[in-house]
Amino acid sequence: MGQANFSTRERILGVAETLFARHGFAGASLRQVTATAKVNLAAVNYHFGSKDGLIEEVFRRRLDELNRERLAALAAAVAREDATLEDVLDAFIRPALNQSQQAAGGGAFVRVLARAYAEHDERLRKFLSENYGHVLREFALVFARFLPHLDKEELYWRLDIIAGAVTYAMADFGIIKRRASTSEDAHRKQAIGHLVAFAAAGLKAPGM
Amino acid sequence: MGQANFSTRERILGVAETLFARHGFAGASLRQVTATAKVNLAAVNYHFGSKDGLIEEVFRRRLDELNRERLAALAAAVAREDATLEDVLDAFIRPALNQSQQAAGGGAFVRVLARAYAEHDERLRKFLSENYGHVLREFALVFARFLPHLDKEELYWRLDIIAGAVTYAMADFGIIKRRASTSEDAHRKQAIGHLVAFAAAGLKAPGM
DNA sequence: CTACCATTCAAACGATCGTTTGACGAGATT
DNA sequence: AATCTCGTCAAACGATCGTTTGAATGGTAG
Repeated sequence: MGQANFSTRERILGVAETLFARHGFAGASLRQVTATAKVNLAAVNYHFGSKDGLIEEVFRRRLDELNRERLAALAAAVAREDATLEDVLDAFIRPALNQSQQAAGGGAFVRVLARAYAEHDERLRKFLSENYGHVLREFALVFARFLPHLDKEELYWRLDIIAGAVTYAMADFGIIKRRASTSEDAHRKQAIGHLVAFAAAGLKAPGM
Repeated sequence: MGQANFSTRERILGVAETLFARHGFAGASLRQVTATAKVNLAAVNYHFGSKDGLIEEVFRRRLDELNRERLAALAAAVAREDATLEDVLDAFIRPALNQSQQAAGGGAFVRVLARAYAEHDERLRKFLSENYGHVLREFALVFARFLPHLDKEELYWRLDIIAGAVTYAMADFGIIKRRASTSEDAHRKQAIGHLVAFAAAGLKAPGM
């Protein structure tokens, strides 16, 4: 997995992210993780206390990064006086899809995220809502300015729909397969474009 | 889990669906399943051959049902001469959300579905595309009649986005929590309405 | 040089995993 | 009545799990 030059701690985190995504939290054993990372088995408990501690750290690292990028992109969009609804949507969508395809982590985290949702583990769910809710709320405030025809409830419904579509796209669940003639980068940009256009049309629809 | 009157086989399937959804395929042990179902541990291997056999059967049962309901609703919509785009979307979305909240299974299957996606297990993925792809293709044919302004690729991108939002909604991942004053039934109908309206607006948007 | 601290290591712990086995009994078949 | 089949059962199998232990290692400070 090509992490030979990093510290023990970082090698474990990188490999764990990949293997948790591929086999699940319960399905990926610490022996698999440590063997792949070429570190001693006991290193996980030494550096992270327990397997749960490792899971939480894998998680926090990527989510914090995504939150930072989204909020920065939002701030940049708002700062421009001619910002459009599409620009704000782009600030929400682009960092997510970028992170899902970047080399380090290789889209593993988003599958870990999807799995964490699926696990329905209350601890992880609470962690997510605490560390992600405020981002969604900031975006909602900005969206509300562009969409005065929607009341708060209607707006949140629609943002929820968008978050669903983006999460799904991040995890690469979709049926649309990239053609050999299209680079990963071009494919991602296509996905971003379609998502932004689709979401903008959905948001602009009249209230019910 | 109140399955006392069913056969051993059915009790195992019902309990397994719930526990797989709650703890994952690897996280839920056969000992948990058989103890909850009040059957002998060896019954799983007797009736399903292996744990993988049980997983596949849990899966096939619900997916077949969903496919049947969606295609029936599509046929009913197409049969009516005044059918709208929204009617077709409804045929795609309503069966999914209905199944996700019905008493038997209790929405467990959709989390099992989400997990199967996340597992990224090639066997399960192939199974899914083989047993679900034709449904999506049939819907695409009908959508294409309503949306002559979209070429095939653009249409599939948008259907993929819709499928993502619906899957997300099925799994009840969303941030929107049902209010105590709203019944589950009313909440589901609201979700269907919002999804249909949002998706219709997204589909009707001009091509890129 | 000595003492110290952080880190890594091989080895083992008990617990739990999926699966297999062979016995047992109730009904159906000959 | 004797035989066979199907489903269930308690018990055990070897494998693998997360975690713990105590010794070895190597760089740093006194």
